[in-house]
Amino acid sequence: MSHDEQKPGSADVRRPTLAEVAARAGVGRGTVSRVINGSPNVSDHSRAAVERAIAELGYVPNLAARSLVTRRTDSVALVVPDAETRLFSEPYFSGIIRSASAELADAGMQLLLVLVRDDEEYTRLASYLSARRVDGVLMVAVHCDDTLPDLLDELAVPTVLAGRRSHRETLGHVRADNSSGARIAIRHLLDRGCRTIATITGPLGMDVARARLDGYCDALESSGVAVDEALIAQGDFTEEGGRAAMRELLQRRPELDAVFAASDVTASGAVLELRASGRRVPHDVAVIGFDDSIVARHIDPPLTSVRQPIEEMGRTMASLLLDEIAHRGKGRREVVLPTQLVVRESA
Amino acid sequence: MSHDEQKPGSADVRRPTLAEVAARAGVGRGTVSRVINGSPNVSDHSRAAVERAIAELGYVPNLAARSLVTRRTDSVALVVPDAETRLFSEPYFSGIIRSASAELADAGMQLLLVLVRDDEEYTRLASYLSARRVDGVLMVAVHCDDTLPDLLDELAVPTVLAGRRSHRETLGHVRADNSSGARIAIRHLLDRGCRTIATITGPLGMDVARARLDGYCDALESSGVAVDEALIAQGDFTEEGGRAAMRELLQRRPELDAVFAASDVTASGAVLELRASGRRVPHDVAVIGFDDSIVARHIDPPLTSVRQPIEEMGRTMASLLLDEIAHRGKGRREVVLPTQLVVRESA
DNA sequence: CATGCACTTGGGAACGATCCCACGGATTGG
DNA sequence: CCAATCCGTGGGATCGTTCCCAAGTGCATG
Repeated sequence: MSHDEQKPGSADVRRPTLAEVAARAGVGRGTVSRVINGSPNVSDHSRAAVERAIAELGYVPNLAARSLVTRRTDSVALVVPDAETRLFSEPYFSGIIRSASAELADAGMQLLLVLVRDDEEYTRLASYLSARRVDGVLMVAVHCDDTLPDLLDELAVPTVLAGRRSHRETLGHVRADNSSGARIAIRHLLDRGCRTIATITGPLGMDVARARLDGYCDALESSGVAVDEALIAQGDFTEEGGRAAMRELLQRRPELDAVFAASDVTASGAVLELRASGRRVPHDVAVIGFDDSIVARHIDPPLTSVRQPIEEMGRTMASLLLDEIAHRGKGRREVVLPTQLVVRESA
Repeated sequence: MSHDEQKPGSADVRRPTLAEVAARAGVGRGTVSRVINGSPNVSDHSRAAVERAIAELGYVPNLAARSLVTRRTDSVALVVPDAETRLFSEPYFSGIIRSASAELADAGMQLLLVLVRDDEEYTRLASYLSARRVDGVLMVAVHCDDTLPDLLDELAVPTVLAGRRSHRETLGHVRADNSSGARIAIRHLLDRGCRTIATITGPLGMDVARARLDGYCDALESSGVAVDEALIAQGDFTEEGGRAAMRELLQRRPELDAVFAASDVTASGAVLELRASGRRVPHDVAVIGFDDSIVARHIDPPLTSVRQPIEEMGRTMASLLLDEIAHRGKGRREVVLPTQLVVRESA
């Protein structure tokens, strides 16, 4: 930009440097550095002097200088495809952010939020991350055909995903036990006496959708109920998709008495369609959603839904990542966390 | 931490430096730097050579080194009180993040997400920000008694708020025209023939709540309707608060035929209470909310609500901040953006 | 009493950019 | 034709840390 005129107006308080702290404390720079970084090899006397000097001067280390020599940045990126910002509207996302952020803050790390809009930006991001501007990466809403994770893997950038791209995921990740959640939901419906249970899936290219469908099939089979293809319709996690799928199901099997939707939004579409067809929920048809999202509590009737332990997922993601950063290659695990049925009025 | 054992496992690809680019291009370091920073004083020949070298080596500047000498960080913090993460669940927040993030990314800035949990962390944040680790700060959900903005002001850290703390806000900020939004809502109700219009406010310590109440009063008065104190109940932006306020209003003025709530969540509480009292919405009582939040679309009946131009607010916040960073003290403006009524079934 | 070891300590040498000064060559004007 | 100006250029100094080596100190040991 321009190269003058930033003098007026700005107070421009120069921050004290480590050398100034050293001078004030009457020790060398090395000693101050050791105190700051918690090295044990400092005499109590020196340490006290340094700590006093730091307090008096209000010294705060310059991260850029530190980063330059340590080659660490003490920051991690949270990468979110912008297309998925509907996620923002979900407790899912805010929960992950909150808990991951807390965990990272406790470790003295900062969180860089990166929204990726299009492919061009994707390229920019890739070069950005490959330049090691962050110590690690958290990714949410990864698609199965997403190549960034593999790129990060090649570049040996510690990475943890929320959810996996497929059942052959190679990267560290944390996910909820989706199939078990679906099983619980179906079993709940069976216990209530439902016998013709349909399901509206998510896009089957996504692992979550697939896993929830698997759970649905499992639960039915292990209860001796044959899986009927006609009771399975594919949705896309949207409300409109839910309505369309529900319409189709009602055409194929008008006698169905329960629907398990792979997401709450889908379920809310299904409820609308059921009502439009003159059916009452849950009296005629019981409905269960997934995610325990904000709409679950607000639609009529309040939706029974499968909840993921979101806070724990965020925390776990952060701590897996910190682990991976601290001991490269040693960690890289997958963690599966249990789900839970939240019973409300729709089933 | 430990000082050995990071050799095995990590590929540790060393990134090329500016000096290497210079060597390869057969020019001096200064020239490379000039090319990267877009200085006009470079011959076409040199520029081409440098650009080729950069491409061949895959050079990406080291931010820490740059930051060390320029004293810029090219990053801004988005500060969010953790208590307000309910905000996350709102299009409001995700919209602000999206648009601000896009605007910042275009300017080559990165976005640091900072969730502030408690006072202890608040202190940490203050010293953090005072150490100039970011070039500027965006704040959402500032409370009227929030002291961080003043601190930032003192430290001469460029700051832009979403919404103001009071009508005497000294810092740069962007806000929706809340009172005008309320006026539009009330006028809509009057046009529909409503005559006894109640309102459920937010906490009147907050400027948004106050402004929306002002708009309510204005609109009535300018239509020749006297403002009746008994038709005003204070809520707290929660659903439960909305229910309680509605209960009170029904007791005081059972004949009311419309309610303007200062938030959609409040409105949804009001709707529940109205229904519990045997009234139908909108037939017996019309309801209008504020924010056009996600619940507005999902409650029954879908809620007429006042929408803020969220994307534009985020963009504007970012560009105000960039302005302020570029020319300290020159900018610091307030921008008020228009609101709009989204008519659905509740009114 | 000399030697060895453990523990502290100070300060030089990076890290990788930008800034800025000084220099050479081309252009212009008197 | 010389001086003044302008433009493009190279590279030294600098930013504020950490790393690491050498040196000093104190204590136990042979």
